[in-house]
Amino acid sequence: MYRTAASHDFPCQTCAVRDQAICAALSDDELREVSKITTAVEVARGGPVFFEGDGNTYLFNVVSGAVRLSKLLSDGRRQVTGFLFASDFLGLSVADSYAYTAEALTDTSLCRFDRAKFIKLLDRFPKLEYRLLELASNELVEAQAHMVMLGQKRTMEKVSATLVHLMNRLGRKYDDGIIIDLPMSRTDLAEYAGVSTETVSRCFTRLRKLGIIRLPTVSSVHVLREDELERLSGN
Amino acid sequence: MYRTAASHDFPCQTCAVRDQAICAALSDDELREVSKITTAVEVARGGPVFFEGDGNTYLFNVVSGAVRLSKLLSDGRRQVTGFLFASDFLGLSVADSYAYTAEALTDTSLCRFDRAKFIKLLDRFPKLEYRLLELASNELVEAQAHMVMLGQKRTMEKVSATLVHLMNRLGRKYDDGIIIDLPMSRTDLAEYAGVSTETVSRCFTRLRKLGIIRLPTVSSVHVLREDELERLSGN
DNA sequence: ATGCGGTATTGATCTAGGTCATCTGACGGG
DNA sequence: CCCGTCAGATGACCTAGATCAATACCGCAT
Repeated sequence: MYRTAASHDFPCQTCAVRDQAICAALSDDELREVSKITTAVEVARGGPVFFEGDGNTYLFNVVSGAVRLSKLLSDGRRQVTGFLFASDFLGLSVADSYAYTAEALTDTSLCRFDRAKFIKLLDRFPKLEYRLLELASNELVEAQAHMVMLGQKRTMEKVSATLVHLMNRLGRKYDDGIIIDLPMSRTDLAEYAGVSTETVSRCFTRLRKLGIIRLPTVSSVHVLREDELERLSGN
Repeated sequence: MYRTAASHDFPCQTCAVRDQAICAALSDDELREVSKITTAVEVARGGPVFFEGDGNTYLFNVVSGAVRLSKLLSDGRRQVTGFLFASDFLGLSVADSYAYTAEALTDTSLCRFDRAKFIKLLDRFPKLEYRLLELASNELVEAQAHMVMLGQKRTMEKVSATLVHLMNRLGRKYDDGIIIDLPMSRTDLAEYAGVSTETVSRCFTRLRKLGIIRLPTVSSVHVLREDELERLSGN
C-alpha cells in the first residue's frame, strides 16, 4: 500500500517498540503529535537515567537495553525495586521529584518525553491517559508480588522467584530449555531479592547441582526444569 | 446561600469524605452523576470486602473504619500490603480479578462503585481519571517504600517504620506526644513489617523501655519521642 | 466477683542466612 | 602470553531473629 502525502515519515513510525509501549494506544496520526515532544536519548552502561530526588521533568520509554530501578537508605543499603527492558515506561510520578533512581545496566536507548507537555497531551488523547492508568495499575500488582517475596519468602524461594520473573521477561525458549541472558550483576540480583550476594551465588550452585539450571557463562542462565524452578519459587 | 431547586440533596453531598476521596476531583453537579452508581456498604469487623482472585466487579472508597490489604502464599504465609482508612480508595485493577484480599479490621462503611459503569464515567469526567492516576502513582511510591523496608531494614527499623507510618495516618497530636489507636492486631503489624509477632512485641517493649513510646492499652500507642522513633525507622 | 478464652508478652533455644575471609576464574591490557 | 584486576564462588563462623514453650493480661459472660 502506498503512503499518502499527508503521512510522511516521522521518527516514531519506525520505532522498535511502537506497538508495545504506551504508544500502542495511539493511532499513527496521534503518534505524530506525540512525536513532537520526544527526544531520543542514549545512556551508556552504568550511567544514570535520573536520580531519586531529581526534578521530575522527563518521562521515558525504554527502546532497547536494560534499566535498574532502586532506592537507597541513608547508610548505603540499596533496594532494587525493578528491572526494565524494551517497551517499559518509567518516570511517572505525580510528585515533583522522582521517587527512585534509574540507571542503565547495559547501553540503553530511551525515548524521552517532556513531562509538562506530555501531561497536557493527556487531555487531547484520553486513550493515552487510560493506558497510563493501566500501566500504573499493573506496576502496582507487580510491586505487591515483590512485597510478598521480600516479606515472606525464604532465600531459596526469593532467588528462584527472581529467576522466574526474569525468565518470563527475558527468557528465550529452546528445545532443551530456556536461556536468560542476565544484564545485571549478582549484587543487583541480591538487592532485588533482598538477600546477600553470597546467598545468590550459593542458591545458583544449589539449583545447578539439583539439575534445575545450568550456568553456561557467569551472565547467562539455562533453565532446564522450568516447572521445578517455579515450584521452588513458592507461589 | 440558598440552594437552587435543581440541586436537591443527594447522598454523596453529605458524605464525610466528600472532600478527601476521589470525589474531591468532582464538582457537586458531577458528583450527582457519580452518586447514581454508588451504594453504601457496611462490613463488620473481620469480614471480607473482597478476596484475591474474586471477579473485579466493584471499586470502593472507605468512608469510615479500617481495611487490611493482604496477599496469601499457598501454604498460609500472609503479607499485609497495606492498611486503608477513611477516604482511601481500593479495588483499582485493570485485570479482571482482584490481586489481593481486602478485609475490615473494624466495622467499616464503604462507598461501592460498579466498576464497568465507573470506567465508562471516566470518559465524561477526565478530572476523575487524572485523580485515579495520581492515586495509583502515590500508591506506587508507598509500595516502593514498603519494599525498601521489607528488603533492607533490620527488625527494629521495620517496627519503628511501621509505627511512623501509622502515626502519620492515624496519630492524634497532644501536648505530651502523639496517640495512635491501632485497629489491627500484633499479627497484622507483624505481617505488614515482615517479622514475627513475637518480634513486634519485643520491639514494642524495647521502645517502651527506651522511653520512646508508652502503651496505655494494648491497642494504643503513645509516642513520646517522635524524632527518636523516626531516627530508629532508618530513613 | 469469678472464671474463661483469646491475645499479647516474655523466656529459652535453634538455625537460616549474613558476614568476613579466601580462593577461583574470566577478561583486558601491556 | 602473562599478569593484574575484579566479579563471583566457596568456606568458616556467628548472630539476629524465628520458633517453641510458658505465662500474663484483658475483656467478657455468667
